[in-house]
Amino acid sequence: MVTTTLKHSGHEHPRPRSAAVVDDIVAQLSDRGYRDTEPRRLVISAVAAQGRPFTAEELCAALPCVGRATVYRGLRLLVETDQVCRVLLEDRELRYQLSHQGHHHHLLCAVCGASADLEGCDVEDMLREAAAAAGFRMSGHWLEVYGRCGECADC
Amino acid sequence: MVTTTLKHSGHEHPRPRSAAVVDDIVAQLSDRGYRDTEPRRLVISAVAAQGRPFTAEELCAALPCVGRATVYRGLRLLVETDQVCRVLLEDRELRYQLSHQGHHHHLLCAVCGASADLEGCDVEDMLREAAAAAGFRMSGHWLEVYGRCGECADC
DNA sequence: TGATAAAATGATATGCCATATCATATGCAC
DNA sequence: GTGCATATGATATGGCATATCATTTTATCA
Repeated sequence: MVTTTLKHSGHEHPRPRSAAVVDDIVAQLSDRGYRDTEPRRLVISAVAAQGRPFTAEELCAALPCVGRATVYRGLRLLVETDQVCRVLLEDRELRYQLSHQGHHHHLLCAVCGASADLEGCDVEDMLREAAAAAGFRMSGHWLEVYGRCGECADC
Repeated sequence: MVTTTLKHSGHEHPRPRSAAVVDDIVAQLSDRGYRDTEPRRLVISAVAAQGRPFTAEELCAALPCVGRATVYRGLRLLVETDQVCRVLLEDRELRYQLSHQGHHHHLLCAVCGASADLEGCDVEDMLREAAAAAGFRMSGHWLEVYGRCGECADC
């Protein structure tokens, strides 16, 4: 089934019950043997509070009481456990955002920085076939789509 | 028309008449007002001599007589004039290779580093539509496909 | 051909981003 | 509570790419 639901992560009011989001992520990390620590909760909480894709540096700035190394480690841990996904801007700047589960791609607004998940677009099979035609067995891919979101269409 | 021609840039014998390739690129740069200099020719020549996607550092190592800044500037100039394109590996390492004109995507072998152009695969329209469905007007995208080439299928 | 202005070069400095180091602190199982 | 593995954080390190700027080179025009 193909859904067309929009999941903007910009232009929105603060996510409700972010404390619950934090608890949920901490619980998942705990299941994997990672400890529940104060700095780590602060990192997760700050990640959940971001309205749109953010950089590691922005997160450090938002968490002056947490060491840089801890912020970077926390971010890496969240990516490795699929809680957070990485997005690449056109200038190759690396940003992060809370993941909406499963493999997907991102639509990134070049003006306001908002992102939306690209839905109803299954490039996987197409790429796999084209790769096979060239004698390759595809194992993965990286795809980012850039443009302007509805709110930035005319600015 | 969709062509299925394969353009491997790895696993091959040295490109013939590379001097002609260099002359051609120098001529194109000249048309745009860029001067014909010795260091720049050396950079172009080294680029043309690479059998597969290479890093800027590799190019610097291959050109000990050319200053690092000049190598980086030359590379940037070639990218800006579409003579060379950039490819991104899975670990985000940036590499370069001679461009085969026009917009296209790359198939990258995770084992030997060879690349092939992805042909007969038109994701453009598909992405544009999916973006429109999310209220975005697409302006560009970044796509890299990873896998194993025929020669590395069983190693 | 020779003078001239603009462009290019290259040694080096700088800056950014991310990780490595390692002594100290903390969480958690018992 | 105790002990130990994990986590933290101040700082050092390292890679990559660009900035700086005095010097050299190119291309043009007299």
